[in-house]
Amino acid sequence: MPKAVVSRLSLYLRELQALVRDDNKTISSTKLGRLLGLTDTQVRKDFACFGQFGYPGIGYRCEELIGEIRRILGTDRIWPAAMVGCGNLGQALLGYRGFQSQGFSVQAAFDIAPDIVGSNFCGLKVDHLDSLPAVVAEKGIQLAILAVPADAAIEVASILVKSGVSGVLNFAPVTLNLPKSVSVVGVDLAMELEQLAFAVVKKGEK
Amino acid sequence: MPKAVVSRLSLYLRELQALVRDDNKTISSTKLGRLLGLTDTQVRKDFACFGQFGYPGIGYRCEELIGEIRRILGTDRIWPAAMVGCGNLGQALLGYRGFQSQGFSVQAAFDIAPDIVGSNFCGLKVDHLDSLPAVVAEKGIQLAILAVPADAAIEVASILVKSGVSGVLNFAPVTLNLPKSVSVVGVDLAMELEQLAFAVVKKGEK
DNA sequence: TAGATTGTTAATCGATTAACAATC
DNA sequence: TAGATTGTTAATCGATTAACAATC
Repeated sequence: MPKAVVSRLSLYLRELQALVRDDNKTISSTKLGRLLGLTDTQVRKDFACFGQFGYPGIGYRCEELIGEIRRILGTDRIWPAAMVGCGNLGQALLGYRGFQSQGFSVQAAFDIAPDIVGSNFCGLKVDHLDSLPAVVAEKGIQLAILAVPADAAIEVASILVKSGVSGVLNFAPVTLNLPKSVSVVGVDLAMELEQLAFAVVKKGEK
Repeated sequence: MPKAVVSRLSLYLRELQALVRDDNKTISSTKLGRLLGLTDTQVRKDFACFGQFGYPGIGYRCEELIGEIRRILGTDRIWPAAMVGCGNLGQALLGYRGFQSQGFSVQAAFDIAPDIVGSNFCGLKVDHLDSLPAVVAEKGIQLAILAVPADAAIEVASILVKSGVSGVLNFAPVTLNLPKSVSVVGVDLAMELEQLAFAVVKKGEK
């Protein structure tokens, strides 16, 4: 499965779910492409990577595609996850409903600040970071959302690795160099704004 | 400038800034590549896109590269920005220091909830959304950070467009189909977790 | 000089697009 | 049947990598 395709799979999934919410049963590659800014050919080629799902003359059945994409992404099951760092951002993310609906369940939260440890956010009690290894093992947590300050990120990440976590979603603006066995996806808000600034500048030049 | 290169520019910038903080004056393509998981050839090829900056036998001067990358991205100036939506996520983002340091200054914040409008976050008073067009014009705001609920995003985005904003950083999990004159960068936290889940599943299969 | 490292060419690899027969 | 749409081939385009002469 080409990695360019995988990165679009989540995009297709989100759009297909919106289509189903609006009571669409089927969608053509042309219409789906237009919604997402892709060509019809690209949509069909992407879907062809995992089988023949289309109905010539009709299009694709939304529900069928959704199921298939979730299976490929691995979100046809529930992933237990941990929120690591419950400051501003961590608290906001704990309140985000979108994780749950897409197959993720935040089942533990950690911090080290005395005024945060022990408090409750969205029905989840914040534990001390020291108890992370035990809780991760006990609850079978595989994914961690890392929302600690930049200067703590590398150290905390190594605790995550030692605890046996297999994936880290990193919100700290630092490069995490973890063992190959652990996957990392980084989200850097300043970097995203930079890309936006570039797009605006470029458009201005044209 | 190839767009694959642009997306790495922010990554180079962040790493170079970290190197400068650690008192490094120069860095070779091999070392920088190793830090970021890229090949030395790719690093050199990327930098070659915007001139000859390297010193054979020595490497690249960090400060010089930083200046050049900021100039290209357009972050050698300050971009006035607006936070649109000051719920959980918006408030957390207002508290984030990283924007400021990279060339972005959030100079206005908006919401519609009566208990939020008028309150203060990080020294910024939240205005009612109705006053957005006037404030955007007055302060010359070009970028908006959209942190409203999914079902409000499209409507609010169209207000942004009418107000003359040229770039939107969209945190709502919906596709924004805006005029070509407006740039959009989307950050969808559930999508990022899906990509992480896929990476973990794939690794497990190998 | 010897060692380190760049800039660049040519080769390879992967992704996108155009076109169209096959299908419903 | 006519119209809509898929799946797939071949062509094009863009990005990455290997190799190495040139430079400090």
